[in-house]
Amino acid sequence: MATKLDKYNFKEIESKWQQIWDESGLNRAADSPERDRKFYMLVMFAYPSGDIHMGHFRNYIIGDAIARQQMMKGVDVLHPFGWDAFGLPAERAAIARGIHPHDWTLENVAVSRTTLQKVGISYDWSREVTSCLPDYYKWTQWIFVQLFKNKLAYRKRGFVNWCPEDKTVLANEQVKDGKCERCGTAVIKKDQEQWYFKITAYADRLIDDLDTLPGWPENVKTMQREWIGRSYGAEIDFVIEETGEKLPVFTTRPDTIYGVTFMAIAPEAEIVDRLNLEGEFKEKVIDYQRKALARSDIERAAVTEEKDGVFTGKYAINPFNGERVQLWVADYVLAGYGTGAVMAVPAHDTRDFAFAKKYEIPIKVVIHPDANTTLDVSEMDDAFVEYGPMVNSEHFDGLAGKEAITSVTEHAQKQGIGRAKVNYKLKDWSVSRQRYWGCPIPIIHCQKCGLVAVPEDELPVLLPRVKDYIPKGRSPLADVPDFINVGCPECGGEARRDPDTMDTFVCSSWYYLRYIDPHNDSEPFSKDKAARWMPIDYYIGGITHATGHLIYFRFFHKFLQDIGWVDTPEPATRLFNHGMVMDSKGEVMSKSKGNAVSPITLTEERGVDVARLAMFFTAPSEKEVLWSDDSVTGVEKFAISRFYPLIGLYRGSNPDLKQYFKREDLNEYEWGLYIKLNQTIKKVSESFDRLQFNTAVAALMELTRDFVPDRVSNTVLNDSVILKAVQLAAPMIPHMAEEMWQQAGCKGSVLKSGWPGYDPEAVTGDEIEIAVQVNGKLRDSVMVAADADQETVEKVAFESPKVLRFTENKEIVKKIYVKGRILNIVARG
RNA sequence: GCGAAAGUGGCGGAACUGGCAGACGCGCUGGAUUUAGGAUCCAGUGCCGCAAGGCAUGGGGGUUCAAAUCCCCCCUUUCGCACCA
Repeated sequence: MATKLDKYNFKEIESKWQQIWDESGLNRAADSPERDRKFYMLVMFAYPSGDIHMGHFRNYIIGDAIARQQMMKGVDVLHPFGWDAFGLPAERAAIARGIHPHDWTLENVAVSRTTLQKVGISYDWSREVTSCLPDYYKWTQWIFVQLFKNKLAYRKRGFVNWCPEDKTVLANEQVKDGKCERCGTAVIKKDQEQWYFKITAYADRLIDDLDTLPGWPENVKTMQREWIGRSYGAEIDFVIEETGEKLPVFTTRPDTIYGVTFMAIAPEAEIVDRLNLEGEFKEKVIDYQRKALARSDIERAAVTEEKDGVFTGKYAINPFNGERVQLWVADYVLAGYGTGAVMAVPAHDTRDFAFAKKYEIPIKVVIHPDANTTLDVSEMDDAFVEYGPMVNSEHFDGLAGKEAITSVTEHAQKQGIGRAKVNYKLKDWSVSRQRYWGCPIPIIHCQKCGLVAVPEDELPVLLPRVKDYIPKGRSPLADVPDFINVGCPECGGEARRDPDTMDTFVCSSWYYLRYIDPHNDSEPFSKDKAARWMPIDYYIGGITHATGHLIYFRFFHKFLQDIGWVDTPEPATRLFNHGMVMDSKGEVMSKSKGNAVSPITLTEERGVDVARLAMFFTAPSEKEVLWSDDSVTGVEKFAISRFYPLIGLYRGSNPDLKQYFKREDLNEYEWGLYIKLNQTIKKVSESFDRLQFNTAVAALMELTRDFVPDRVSNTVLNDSVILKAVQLAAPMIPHMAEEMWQQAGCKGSVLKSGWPGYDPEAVTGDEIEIAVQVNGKLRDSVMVAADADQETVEKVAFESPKVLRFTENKEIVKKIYVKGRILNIVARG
């Protein structure tokens, strides 16, 4: 019963199916799935900006296609969505428009949600999570308290990254090239007391467990390893000559200890204040410190040959040989790494070499390239930084490389003047923000009791609605007496709430667990449900989060594992970074550039499924897309004029889709078509596995092209081809597929109809084409039976005149046959 | 500077694990249809060549019967880290 075909009315069809899905609860995830029959598909938490752009659209439809295919495979799918709703953008937009951040954010959430619903992504909206609402941030605060109780949230005074424009502290991960990641303003150093999370306590596990994540892209793992930056070495205790204070330094090259000719200390290092500096030296050092602090990070980070510093007039003693070395303050030494001081070995470190040359500090060679080559200081124009045998190093002479390092370190340990030490570039995560629009820190400062966590049964600490939320450089909440003044939970005395709010990366570090149990009001989530749904099977988002969010959320997960809330060491087994969407000239799309193509406009003009198909087809998911209208032309034609009309050719046989055909039941064309169908199923399935939807679309185009119903007399075959094609396309173009499925009279949703398997007996034809090469060059191709052996293939090949032309009068040296593919004849003479 | 990834027609891109390079689509050319344009359909389309054939996967070398794919050197692009002692 071929349906009479109207023009494909996408508007009607899309809203019809979206409504049906909504009513039937198609996308609603099971509460407690079986652990081996579940699939947790997650896209990264989204900031509710009100309009979604092409990049989001691409991200979400990739996740959607995966989720829907899994649903077709019959597993329980969790595919949630939510809003990373606290943070600076809302606050700035609100200030600019004079709307309260709370109202502005919730309006945007509503608009964004409606938009996403219109593009038909299969989110389970009953699990929607919004991080700025108390029922969510109550548990963000709860986690803060757990970290605090476990001594992993602590306060520390020190120099922090400060953005003068946003008037707040930034985490290391939010500083790019010395500038604020958000507004581009040069970041300065500010001395402040702050909350930190002790992520460094997890540094080893965060590095080592990367090896347990084969499903993560190598580049992300590399970036994380480098960001954490573990290096092995030794800490050696130098001694300040005058005060006798120990000055430990970290070095990865203890084998150069006898080559130390000076020490350099970072200008910010505390120890500078305890050196008892005098007279002219004191003035110069203070002046230098002031200058160094005033310099922006960009200037200081610039790697120049010009190292500068000032001599303190003081000396330190090398504990290995008792030598007295000059103590300098120099800003090439980083305060935040190691102990903020370095032992300088000019002969064997490029930076120390440049510094020593400039200030005419002695250079002492203690490593030779090898036993037969010696270094002459007067002829060196750069440091020798490789490993080699130690010289001028007393009883260590002759030792080299690893052995030398171990031996020096062990000696230091025995003498009590040093120890083996591991250092990390990773610093503790600074989480206090002096802004209004964020999750309040659930801590009370009491004069008597110190820092006291807000009791768990009093959470959440509600963010008060205030009129004045404009940042002034200190937290706006500090000026809200009703909020700030509170009784101490321990002694009942007068106390003050912490006025800061949390970095939004805290909110986004655990949201994936809330999705599992979003309405739980007695716990952050149910352990049992988490055990069933975790880990995330596929996590999709931009590469930009490689060293930020993706480290933070691994850290949180490991912490939650340690306190018994989850039972997997890692939150996500498979990570995928989709490519960016650019305009046709390769420039990033943005509103300010005016080159942004809105996915909304596109879907309104051409339909959601056509827009999706165009995005899938134009490039594989990991590559960037240069978007142009031409991307739509071909697929639109295919979808509307080729694929959808297939349903008009359906003959109503209601075939059993699990049934395979036999050779003898089909005519020659039909058997060929059947093979094509099975090849397509195989190809599309493989394309999905690799997230190469472009080739999946191509395969469907080929099948459609090769399908000539006039030549098909077997009605069941005809109908099977159509229905299976609909199934294969369904994850990519769900509305159209549902409509076709229904028009064919099939019961239920195509998205629950099963994912087609291919008939292994029918992926290769009876006859196959074998390429024939002579000396590696293609000369002809011949048709042989699919099961032909080498002898047969050779026989046929040597009948080809095209082949004979190149083999005649020549000696056949060798024949290589690759089954089913190629025959290469090696001829000589 | 260091590290990683990638370079294939006019364009987006195919090519499993070393086995017919250019699937699929855009664009272009010719034809049909149309008052014209658009749309649609058919054919062609890597380069050179009338053909036979030759040459082609950033460039150069190598391994192999066979290389886009593996190895070495160089170039370019993108991304990440940029004084981490």
